[in-house]
Amino acid sequence: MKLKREFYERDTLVVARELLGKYLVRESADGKTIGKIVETEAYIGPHDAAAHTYKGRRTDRTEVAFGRGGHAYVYMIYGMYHCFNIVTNTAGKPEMVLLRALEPIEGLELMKKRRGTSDIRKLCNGPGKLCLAMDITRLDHGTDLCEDRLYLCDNAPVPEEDIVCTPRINVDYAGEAASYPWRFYIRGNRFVSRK
DNA sequence: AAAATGATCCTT
DNA sequence: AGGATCATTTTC
Repeated sequence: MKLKREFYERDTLVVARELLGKYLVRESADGKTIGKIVETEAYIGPHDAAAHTYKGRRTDRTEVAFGRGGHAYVYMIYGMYHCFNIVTNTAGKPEMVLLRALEPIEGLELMKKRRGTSDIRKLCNGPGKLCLAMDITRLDHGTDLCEDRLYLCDNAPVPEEDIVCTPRINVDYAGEAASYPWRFYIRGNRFVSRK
């Protein structure tokens, strides 16, 4: 069952937790790939020094974050990789959730081909890696996840006691915000990017 | 096991 | 100018 707009247009920390265990589905010309979300990070708008939209900064890039929830926010990092975020909360609240790792579920051969490795653990255990495996590029920036090429499917919620909560990765530049416990992952899952 | 390095280009 | 990364190589 495809997740609808109402799922995304809620409190970002709630969405970041509930995204764990859900399926990310990619339909592309060369085939279908599916991954289960096992690691997320919340980036919460104007008051989060780690967020692109800190202090409400509006540029061509951040504009989609100010729109309605349920859209893709994709940007390039270090000239070579992409990071995939899901815009959350309602229009005017520039908040999002970064997907950091997936557990490969379907289309493994296609993922291996795109990634150039056959080590299943390493296919999607990092934000840049999962974008390569799922063929997510900046062309997907702004895509509505309520449509058919890139979307999420419901799945049983992960029990509260199986959700681990830590500070976010690589945001040491963000001062006090660097210690906010806004990273979530599934306890014991083998596909999490790092413990 | 951890740390250093280089690839490489969009955004400001 | 510099960065929400990755793979490979180098060092303890």
